[in-house]
Amino acid sequence: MTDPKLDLMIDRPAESVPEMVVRRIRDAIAAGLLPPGRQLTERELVELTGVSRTSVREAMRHLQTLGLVEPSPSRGVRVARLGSAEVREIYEVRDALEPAAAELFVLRATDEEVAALVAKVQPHASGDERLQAIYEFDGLLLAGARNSLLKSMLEPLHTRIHALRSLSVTIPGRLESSMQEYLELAEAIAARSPERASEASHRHVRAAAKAALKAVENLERENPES
Amino acid sequence: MTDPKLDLMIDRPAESVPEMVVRRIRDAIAAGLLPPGRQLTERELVELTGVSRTSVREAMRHLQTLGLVEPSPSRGVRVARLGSAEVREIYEVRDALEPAAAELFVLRATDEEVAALVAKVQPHASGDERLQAIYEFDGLLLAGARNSLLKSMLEPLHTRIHALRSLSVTIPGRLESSMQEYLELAEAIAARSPERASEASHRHVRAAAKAALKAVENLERENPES
DNA sequence: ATCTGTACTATGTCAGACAAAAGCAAAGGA
DNA sequence: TCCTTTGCTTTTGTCTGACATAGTACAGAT
Repeated sequence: MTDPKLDLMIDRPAESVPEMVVRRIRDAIAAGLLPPGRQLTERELVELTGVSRTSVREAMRHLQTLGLVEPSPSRGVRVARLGSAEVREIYEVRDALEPAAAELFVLRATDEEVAALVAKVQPHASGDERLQAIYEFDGLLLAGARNSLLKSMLEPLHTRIHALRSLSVTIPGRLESSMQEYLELAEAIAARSPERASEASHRHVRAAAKAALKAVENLERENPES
Repeated sequence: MTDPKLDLMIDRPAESVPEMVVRRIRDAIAAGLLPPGRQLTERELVELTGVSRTSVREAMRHLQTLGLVEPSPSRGVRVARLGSAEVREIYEVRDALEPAAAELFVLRATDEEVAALVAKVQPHASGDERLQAIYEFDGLLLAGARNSLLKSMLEPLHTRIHALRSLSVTIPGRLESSMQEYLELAEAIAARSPERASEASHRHVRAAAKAALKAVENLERENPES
């Protein structure tokens, strides 16, 4: 028995250096600071991050497997561009995984987790708050599904389409119907119906795919791929 | 115009050194030469492969993201053990992705690809031939689904459960029912019915999951986790 | 038999070096 | 003037060596 008042625990750096680099670059990409197509040479990254080339290279490899950067022939890597082909593939996979996650959530989440999830779809003031609530909704869903593999596959997908998500909601009426879809999903989950939850999730992803595809096609029309 | 008789093309190594290491280690694990739980120190790998520690480390990181090896605290990495929890997670994901792949195959594959797929489920002589045919079936399915992301997510899963697959078919009657399931899937695909194909694939994965889970639980009973 | 200290081993990270490949720019010829 | 060719520079891929840190194992002491 240890003294409950005694807390001498040392919190050691939970992340390795390359992991920190991955996180920082990922966030920078998500925030739009590193736009799609941006070239990243190892030299530049070493200077930007202050870590050695070894660590930079390891981080780049990881970001590559996440699909956030892509090799640029003999120019290092560049921030991945999302073309309509990639968006199609991503949404096809998401359309397979996310309904499954919703179903597993219904089967396994505690009542508290269900309540927390439902709370996220209550009406919010600003658009930013709603987007934030949606991200938290997704996080709760993935946690309650009790499948770390599923989580590790879906999260990178969400990251990749992050930019597109904020873009899709600019399509008139998309944000409203999206919130409606989330509401229906939450209702199905609250009712503890795996089938209805799966169906609702499926409908939502399909609608989101349509909006995202339209958004990216608009982008491609304005800005033909180089 | 170059002289058509003149062929001086140099076929350069298509794979980088770390990629070769990944492939070799992966195959060794799949073949059972590196059994689950086997410790792998960097030093040993450097000696076994003849490449530098840098490349070995990069390969290990990649194998880690594939789930084939897992970090072993301050002992480097070890070949991943498949516990019932991991098997459950893997099959839940597979159950989400593979029916989707079957559906996409129906929608997109050429008639030739369908014919090639159907040919794989014709009766075969030995059990080994049947297993081989099944792997080729999966490869064709993934190719015809026209989704490289889906492919890159399902293939590592197949690799991870490879050992279990060969183990599951030792369960009496499993091989026969498995072949029956593949036959039904092939029929649904030949009929170009996305729904039936998805359903058939779903049934197959569920049955395989059950068999795999039973197999791994037998293993765990005989050989309690250390 | 248990505890303690020390040496060893393994990883994480860094710095530097070199070859190979690709792009770029300048020089030279039509 | 324009095209080709040549050489330089940049960048990646890989290797080597080095050091700090952390965990392990063994031997010696109590």
